[in-house]
Amino acid sequence: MNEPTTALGLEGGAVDEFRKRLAKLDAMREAGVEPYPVRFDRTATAGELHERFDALEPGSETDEVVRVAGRMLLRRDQGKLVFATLRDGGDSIQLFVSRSVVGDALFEAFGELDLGDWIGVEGTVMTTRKGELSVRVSSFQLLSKALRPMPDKWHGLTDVDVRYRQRYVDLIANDDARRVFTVRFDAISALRECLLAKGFVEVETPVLHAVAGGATAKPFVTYHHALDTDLFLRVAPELYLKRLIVGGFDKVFEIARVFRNEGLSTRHNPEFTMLELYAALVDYNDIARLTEEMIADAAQRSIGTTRVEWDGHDIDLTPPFRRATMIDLIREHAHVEMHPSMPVADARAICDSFGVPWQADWGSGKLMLEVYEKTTEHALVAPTFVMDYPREVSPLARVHRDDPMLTERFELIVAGRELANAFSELNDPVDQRRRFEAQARLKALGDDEAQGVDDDYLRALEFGMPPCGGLGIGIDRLVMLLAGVTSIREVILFPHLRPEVQ
RNA sequence: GCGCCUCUAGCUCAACUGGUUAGAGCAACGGACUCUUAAUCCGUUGGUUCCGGGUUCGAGUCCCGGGGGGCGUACCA
Repeated sequence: MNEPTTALGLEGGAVDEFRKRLAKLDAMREAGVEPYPVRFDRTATAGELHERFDALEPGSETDEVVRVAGRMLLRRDQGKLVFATLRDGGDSIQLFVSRSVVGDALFEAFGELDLGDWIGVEGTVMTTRKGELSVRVSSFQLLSKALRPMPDKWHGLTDVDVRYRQRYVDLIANDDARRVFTVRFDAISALRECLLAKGFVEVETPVLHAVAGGATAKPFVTYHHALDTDLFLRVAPELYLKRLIVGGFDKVFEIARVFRNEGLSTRHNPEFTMLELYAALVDYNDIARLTEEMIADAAQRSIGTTRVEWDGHDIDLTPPFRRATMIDLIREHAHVEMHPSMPVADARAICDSFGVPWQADWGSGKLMLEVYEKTTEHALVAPTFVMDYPREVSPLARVHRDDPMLTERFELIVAGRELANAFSELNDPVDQRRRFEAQARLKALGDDEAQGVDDDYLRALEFGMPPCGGLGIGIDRLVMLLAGVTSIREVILFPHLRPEVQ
């Protein structure tokens, strides 16, 4: 008998089970049957059969010959009759296997199958006396042998460590895991199609950056041997996308995996997905309208409604969302008047009164943001566009047309969490250079999240970038909201975990 | 990073204040059964109690160290 060569993580009884199943493989091959055949002609999926035949009366027989394939997850043995549940995609179909129909040899072979095996069957469509749609099997073949036992057929797999590390098993055992990812895929498709329909083009920009810019975040560093230089994994695609606006693509977007070398939590994974888009000739008010339309559309097309319940809150994603300035919202929730132009001493006093720690080099704009985050952001449950951020904390946003201390920037807050960030883009290369240099000074003072000066980006702006609105949406957080889950690991197929130890 | 919690059979869970040989359901194996739905019924196998030390006559249980995971918190999206 072959020894298991890949018995990773198997112990005790599981090794015996593994060996038993390997022995079945050997026996099949000796009998001239290939346990991993190369293909199977399927004529129907379980879902299609339900669509076509769910109206059949109990006890019906048809002449409809079908070939279905899937993973056998349950078996109910009645002696000379066996019922089995075949799982195919997200659907199931029952198999009706009668000794008198398939003959003794095939019937015995069916008994040799293990739960978890992939099989292909041919048979006719029928319903049982109790009305369960089934395939009356006339023949079957093994399509792939499962060497490892499936999780508990009733309780499934609940150990979150195993669920995340072995997502394939999670997807087999837990319907809800499949549901959550279906929401994710549908939402992303909806966002993409919505943008394509509006004339946006989907682009791909570099993941390896010489200068990590476009967001204040700590990057991952890697090393290019041939070039003998450090490179950074991108923290945002922003600066490349705006180069494309300079180049004359009027409307671009990218669904971008970005990487930030920061802590892990139920809201943070080291790599996550952002949708960023830029459109020439529009401002942040246009972008706000686009944002609420896109999010409502994604909700409608992924979960069929714009009303969601999340973490105990009822949230209505039906546009239009509330729009309010940060200054007004601070007044509303903290009952204080703040403005980036106020004396720093006054702003510090307000921070002190709310127990917000501050640093000596922060101006009133940064202090105002801190007060907002402490007192207001978490209270914004219904979707809210928080408008007009201080210039001091917005190095890439255009100065507000009516107030030189503010920028034309909004964040969309839902359930107290940031879902999107957008602004009328800064396209004045002289101003942009000054703001980069301010960031570079912070970096030199030890702020490892500050951005460096990106000279090539400045050069691009010097060729002239048209007026432009830009948006970033945190896809993982949007999906959490839509799927009703509170951990980001539930919406990332393979979330980052420490390496598995043996 | 820090704090709290957690880890028992392949899976889901038991095991009073430390006390015989660590149990049950599912899965697996053997048997019965031609309309089941987590099929049922009878029987059997399966354990490095995460790892390493320690205390004790005796440790799954208590202590120390290490590892994995969860939650909270900090940084952040």
